[in-house]
Amino acid sequence: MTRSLLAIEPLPLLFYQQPTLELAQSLLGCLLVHETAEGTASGFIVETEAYKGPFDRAAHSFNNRRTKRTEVMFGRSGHAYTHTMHTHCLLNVVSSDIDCPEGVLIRAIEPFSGKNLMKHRRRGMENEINWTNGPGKLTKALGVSMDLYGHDLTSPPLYIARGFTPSEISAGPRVGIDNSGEAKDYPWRFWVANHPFVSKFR
DNA sequence: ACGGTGATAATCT
DNA sequence: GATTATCACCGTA
Repeated sequence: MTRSLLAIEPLPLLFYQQPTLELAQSLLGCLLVHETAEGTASGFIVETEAYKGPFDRAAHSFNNRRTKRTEVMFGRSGHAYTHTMHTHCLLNVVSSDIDCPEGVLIRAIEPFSGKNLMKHRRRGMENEINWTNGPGKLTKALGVSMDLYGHDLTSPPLYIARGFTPSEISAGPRVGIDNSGEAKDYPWRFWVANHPFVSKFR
């Protein structure tokens, strides 16, 4: 068998135990993998957004609002926080310490393996670009849904593995939050510079 | 650029 | 039970 260069295995818990803003950048280039009965699909993370609950008006967990939905963000880092928005499901990685509700939203990935499966799940979309260049799109392409709420990302069927190292990382204001307050201007959106699969600006 | 779509859960009354 | 809030997508202009 070929050796570790091609080995795809979950990153350890240690990886998730870094400050949210750093984790958001560390996730860029990593491989997001989902194994299902239909097959395995994966893609490189190319765009993320950090959400720092207690201080971040844009976050669901702002001011430590603790509910059934945000509960998982108060737990250990490295778990999945899935959230339904209209007909779409969004995927976040829980970060920071217990009782500190912070997370990183996965906004876009570049398809890597299981492309036929993704194409099938995204049937109707001709352009490969449109399979995964948005937070609700990539979850559909990977088959991620609410039943993964609270899943431990260091183990299958959903996990994050080492990928490539981005040559350059860009940062800027986040998207889709018209909340008042200064939070909307924080440059907490990160993406791989000049990458075609990054979701569009508005 | 614009509008229709529509799932879940918190917070009223 | 009704209202409100939420980290979008997609087809049609």
